[in-house]
Amino acid sequence: MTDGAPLPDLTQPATVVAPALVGCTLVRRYGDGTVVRGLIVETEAYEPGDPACHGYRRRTARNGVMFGPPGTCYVYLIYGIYHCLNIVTDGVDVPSAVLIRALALDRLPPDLPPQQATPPHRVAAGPGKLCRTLAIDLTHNGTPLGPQSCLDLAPRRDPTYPLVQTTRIGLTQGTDLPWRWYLQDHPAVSKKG
DNA sequence: CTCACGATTGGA
DNA sequence: CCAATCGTGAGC
Repeated sequence: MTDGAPLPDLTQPATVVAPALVGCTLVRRYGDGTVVRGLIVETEAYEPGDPACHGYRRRTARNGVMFGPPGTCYVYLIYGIYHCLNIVTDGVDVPSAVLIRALALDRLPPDLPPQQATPPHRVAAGPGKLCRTLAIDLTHNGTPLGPQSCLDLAPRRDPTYPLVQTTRIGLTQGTDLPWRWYLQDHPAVSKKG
């Protein structure tokens, strides 16, 4: 008796995978065996031909993972402070990834750093906050998702989700592309849209 | 080699 | 509105 619900096919373009990942669960396994699950409530897609995509110009040391196989994690440092987690999609040599922007956690992680200003249900509401909360950093760049990995995906349970599609947040280029998706009215979404 | 800047966040 | 903070990469 296996779980019938399949994961999204990660070999597709990011604009196809991004909406399909909303409602799936990101699994974070810690070294001590602790497991924290987060419902993916918000994503953005980045593809070739998209001026906001890190792989838009060429392959570099930083964005190399984006050009690798689908199902791996692309993590980068932004503003020298925060990390952002992406799931690489599409084929090898195709720079395509889905930014995980917000999670609804099933529990608070162990050794959670002081976040007194943030309500518990909002500790993973934003790409930088979710990486900080789940202790995801550059050491996870290139990590393959999977049952043996510290990062994994689990399929949707409830197939009926009110998805909203809007433009992406915080960009200076490609601001017109409607490549952001989120669960309507979900309290863990990073910002109103 | 240099230097302006960013897929963010929290505080003024 | 604005600063924090640093790796990256485009340009000289």
